Amino acid sequence: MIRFLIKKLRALLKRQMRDIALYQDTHPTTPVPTAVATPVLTPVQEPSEEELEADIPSPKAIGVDAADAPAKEEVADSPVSVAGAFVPMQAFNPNVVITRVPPSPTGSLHVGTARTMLFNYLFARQNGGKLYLRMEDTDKERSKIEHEADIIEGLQWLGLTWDNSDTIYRQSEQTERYREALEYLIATGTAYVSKEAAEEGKRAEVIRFKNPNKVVTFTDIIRGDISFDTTELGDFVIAKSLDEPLYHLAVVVDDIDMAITHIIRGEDHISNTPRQILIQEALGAPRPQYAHVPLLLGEDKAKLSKRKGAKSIDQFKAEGYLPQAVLNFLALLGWNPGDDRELFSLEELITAFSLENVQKGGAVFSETKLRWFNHEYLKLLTPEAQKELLNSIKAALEAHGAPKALARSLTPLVSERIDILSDVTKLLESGELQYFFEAPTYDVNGLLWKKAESLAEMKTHLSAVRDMIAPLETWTLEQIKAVVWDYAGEHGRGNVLWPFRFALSGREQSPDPFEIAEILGKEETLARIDTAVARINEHA
RNA sequence: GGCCCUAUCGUCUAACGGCUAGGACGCGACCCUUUCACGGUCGAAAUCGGGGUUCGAUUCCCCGUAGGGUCACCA
Repeated sequence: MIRFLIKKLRALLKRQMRDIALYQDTHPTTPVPTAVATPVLTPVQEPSEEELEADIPSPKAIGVDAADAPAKEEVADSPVSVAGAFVPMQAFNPNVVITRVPPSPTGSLHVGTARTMLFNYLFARQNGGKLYLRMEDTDKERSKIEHEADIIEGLQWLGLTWDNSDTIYRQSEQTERYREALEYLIATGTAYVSKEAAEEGKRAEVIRFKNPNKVVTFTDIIRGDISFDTTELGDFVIAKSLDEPLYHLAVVVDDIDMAITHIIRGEDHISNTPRQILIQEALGAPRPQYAHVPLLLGEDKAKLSKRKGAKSIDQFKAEGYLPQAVLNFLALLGWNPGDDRELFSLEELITAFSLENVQKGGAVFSETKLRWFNHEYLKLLTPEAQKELLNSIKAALEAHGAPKALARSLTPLVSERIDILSDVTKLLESGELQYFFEAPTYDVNGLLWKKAESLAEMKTHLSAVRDMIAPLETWTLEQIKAVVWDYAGEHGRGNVLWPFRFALSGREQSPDPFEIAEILGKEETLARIDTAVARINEHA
């Protein structure tokens, strides 16, 4: 019993500690936010006055010439102590959160990249830090300048911002820096030029990293400690030549130069991490904190890829999804607020987000749920946005061949039946609304089907309805309803309204007859009733 | 195959050793209604298996199993 109580108490205490941690985590003013968030990591020392006041160079400064790099004395506090050290362009400060997102411009913005960007964005904003974007275009074959524009456009559409947006940071423009790093590594004996056996498509001479063959353990904020024996990596290639760096080298140098404190990226990079840590250590750089977020999966539960039909952000945009919906959906894929809320604005996400609540396992990307989010956000549209949406629907209707007046009156009806804008086209192409465009051909078996006791009875009601609505001068839904309603009540609404609706649409399912009649106009409505009556006569 | 990561309804997820395992999407039924759509109510639906630890495991540990990632002179 006593033991039980002690356990209970301990649990309570743990919970309190956690709440404190959570509180601090969500309050940017906390002096050491990240250290609190991840107590497992090496504790961060109290920042010195200088560190706190340290002038963080503007993002623009990152790309400046090596010649402008701060003199060695200026970074005396840096862990780099070796003579002739590799000096970072921007001093590392563990107390100022800096994250980054490095897309490679080999295609338009992938949903996975978008979500990684979102997590980085949320984390940086929440901690009052910075987020840098950089184009990883060291692969000259596959990188295309137009893809850069696509990616940037996609991010802007989502409403995500970054802190070095005045210029595009490209790895292809940092060759000087990579060369310096390579020269440093070679000079310190941690890399060497390797003569290779001549092989097709391969260089005879490459630069390899001298693997110290040790076990690398790093702490992942989401997963805890992860260890790798790097021996199996061998002396891996880090550059084709001094001026042709490869991914791992470039990433590490950039992360050092940008003074990145938190690397938040996809789980598929876990196995790249030890390699990068090795290079980092060889360059005498401090280790940033890592957080590997779960992958976005396709229906087959494998990594989402373009090859398997994964859509890019611009496709979702083209289909008429709202950016808020996409953002909200992406945020909840692999993260949860800890309670039952589901609808979040970007602002709300910034306060609610925490890496501790990020899931470990991959998440299947379900467009069905995305549609639901869009449906919800359609309801939350501001009056102006609502108007804009209706205009888009109208335009889509006109594009499908609807005359202006029809498009106008059909718009509200359509707006109630769609989750995304492109559903308008789908709806039209399905033929479901075809009776608005041309008179229906009646299937008399369909006429017999259902409520009406007999064709004769249907004919009677149709004629009666016709007589009631024919004299109408103002042709509105309300007016039509007003004159027919009592009669319908007397004879059974279904008995009257169903034939009425069928006469207008020729379909078993459609909006109610008043709505259709109003849109069709008086003349067409009467004509269709007449046709329907004639068809019944033929069959009598 | 080696190494690494992961495992709760079909899907996204809650649970921090203790309520009948909660919510959302989707699905079904019912209500609203002349049918459809909208809206509302209700319902079916899950702890991968086996061992431990414990008074008590979804939760902690081990072993299986399954899924995924990664093993380039791509990023």
